[in-house]
Amino acid sequence: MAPSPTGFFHVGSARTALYNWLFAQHNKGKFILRVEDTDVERSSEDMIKVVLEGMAWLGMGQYEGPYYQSKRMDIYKKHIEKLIKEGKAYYCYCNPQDLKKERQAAYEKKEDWKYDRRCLNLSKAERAEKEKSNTPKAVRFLVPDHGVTYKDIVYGEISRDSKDIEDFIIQRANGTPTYNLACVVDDYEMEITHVIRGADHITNTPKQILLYEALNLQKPEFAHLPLILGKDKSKLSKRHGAVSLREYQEKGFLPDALVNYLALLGWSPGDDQEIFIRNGKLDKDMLANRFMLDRVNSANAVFDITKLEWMNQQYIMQLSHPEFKQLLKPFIIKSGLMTAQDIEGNSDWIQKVCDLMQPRLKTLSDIDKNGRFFFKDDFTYEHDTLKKHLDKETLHIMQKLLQVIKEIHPFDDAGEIEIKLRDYGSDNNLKVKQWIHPLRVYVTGCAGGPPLFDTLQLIGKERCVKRINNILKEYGRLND
RNA sequence: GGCGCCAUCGUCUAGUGGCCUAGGACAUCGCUCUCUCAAGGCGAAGAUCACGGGUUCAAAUCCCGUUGGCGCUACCA
Repeated sequence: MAPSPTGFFHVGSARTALYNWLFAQHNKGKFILRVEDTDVERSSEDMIKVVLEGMAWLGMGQYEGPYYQSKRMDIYKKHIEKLIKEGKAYYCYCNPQDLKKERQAAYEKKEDWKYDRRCLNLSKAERAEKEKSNTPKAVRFLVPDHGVTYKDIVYGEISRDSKDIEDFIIQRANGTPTYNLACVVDDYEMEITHVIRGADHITNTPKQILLYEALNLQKPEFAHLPLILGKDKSKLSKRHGAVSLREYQEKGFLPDALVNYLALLGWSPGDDQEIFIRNGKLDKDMLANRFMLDRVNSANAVFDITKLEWMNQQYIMQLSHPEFKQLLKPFIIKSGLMTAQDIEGNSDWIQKVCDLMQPRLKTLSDIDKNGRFFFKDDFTYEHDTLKKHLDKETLHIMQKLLQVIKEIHPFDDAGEIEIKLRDYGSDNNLKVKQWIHPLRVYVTGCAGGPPLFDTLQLIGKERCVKRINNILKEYGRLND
């Protein structure tokens, strides 16, 4: 796992971690977390913290490690020196900026460009001079001239000609090893049996295999995972919207739902099972039991937020009522619906509101959009819906209904409220839809929502009366 | 440009030579339930299996080519 220099935990990385985790569980193997922070400038404690927190949130908090590559520099150095001694790697004194220019120039002319081994072919005198002037030197791997073929668990046979691999850098001028070298050494030292990572690493793999061979180390198996794409089919990135785990957390996605969704993005069990819930929760063991690397698809997959939302709702509905309330609380507070203290003081009321809203939310943060009228008076009325219920007759009916509501006390039993209102309706030969829809709109601003009488009861008589009155006052006269 | 990988409904996928007049899920649209919404149930629509050639009695499935998409092409990982 690499710390993200952009400071967030990408859902793609999360899926890679998840597949590694599932694979380890399935095979009763060890799941090791290794932080690939060889590039000091691009790593920091904060970035690593984000990754660790993300892992914990997704329920993959138990792992061996983390091990930090930045703390294992001497190990890599040993291997690099060995390669140099054996003539399998060489010093390169070239200036990176110059090389970059050359490369760019070639690219603009639509030509292929590869490092031309000029430093390998330096004469003794030239070399001595570079050394004398203290020119910074990196170490390049001398790519042998046989090609590489390996069998990828998901992609099958992949091969690459040696002429298409340049003598890549294995140690920077500042003395730190690069990723390709460090991960090879570590995968061997840590006895990694399976390397499972994104398909964007496919072209690195032949380089690494060459390194294993040059170092005479046992190779692991490789499995590359299809990329997660945005709507426009390019690699999922920030410009597609939310890509960081934290954003999903803040939107109110449940980790279980995200894990379930991610598991299915590129993998399928082979039958029609899509939801891995047992006893109201994601059953990771069941998932892991069914998980097989060779059932991973090789085609890239578009991230579909709509399906994630559906899945999230499935998981929300499975939560026990107290659990749901507990999870929803922070979102109620964050949306300014209620303060933490108010929630404490109105525990029963909150629980009832939660019960009503639970099956109606795709994400936890939807409480603000869908349930604001329970908490606040500043909710917005659906303009077109309200307009439908402002004719003279309806206003008249509502005027009468308002009186009925005023006379209901106590106002603490939804069933009682329902009986009183229905009685009034039938006594006056009103059709149910003549008064029930307008009543809902006047009080909640919405055409749809939780059962009306429960809603009225929870909003309370005083607020119901006030809201109906406001509508009557505002529109009553205009329609006379 | 070079190299690599990929290609089944809008999206995620099942399919590994005959069970495929291609199955499921999300989304969409109906109907049903209901005070409404959500959920649920039922149903519809949606894929000439990218295209063109082979191989075979038989191809979504194997082979070749074309096209398209994506990835890599760093002293990032």
